[in-house]
Amino acid sequence: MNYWLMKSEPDEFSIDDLARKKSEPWSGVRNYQARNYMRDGMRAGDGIFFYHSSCPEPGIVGIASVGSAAYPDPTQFDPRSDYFDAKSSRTAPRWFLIDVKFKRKLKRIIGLADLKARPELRELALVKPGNRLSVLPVTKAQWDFILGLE
DNA sequence: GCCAACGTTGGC
DNA sequence: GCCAACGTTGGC
Repeated sequence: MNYWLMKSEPDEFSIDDLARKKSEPWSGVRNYQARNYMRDGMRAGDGIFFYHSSCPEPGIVGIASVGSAAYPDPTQFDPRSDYFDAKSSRTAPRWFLIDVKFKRKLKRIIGLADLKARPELRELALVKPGNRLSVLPVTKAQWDFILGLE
């Protein structure tokens, strides 16, 4: 079992949105490294930290899980979608996604500043300078440590 | 294949 | 709104 962190802007899609919908196809990721994590790294049942970015209180707000194996992101084929990619095709899809399944909200937000302040999380990809990936790997040790902060 | 210009992310 | 740190694009 592997662990991940996925960012979302709460104005676009928040943990409460996920709680209401139960499961959400994570469409719109258009970064190759993030795609590779979803397509090649994720397996159904993997753990996900749900992170709110670009908001007054950035931080980890909930727990989700990977609900499916990776499959082609349908929005890449839709000319009316913001995520349409003319260079992709159904026979050779470029972008993949997984379903994100709601587990629970955290009792409190574990803020970015808090995460940054912990020596145990120095290697967490999220707190490395310049990391803008929306999908990041988390080690089991980091996962367990962060859960302990709740 | 290089690299400058441009666009995006995301914290502050 | 600013700015650092990227990734992408496109001319050559």
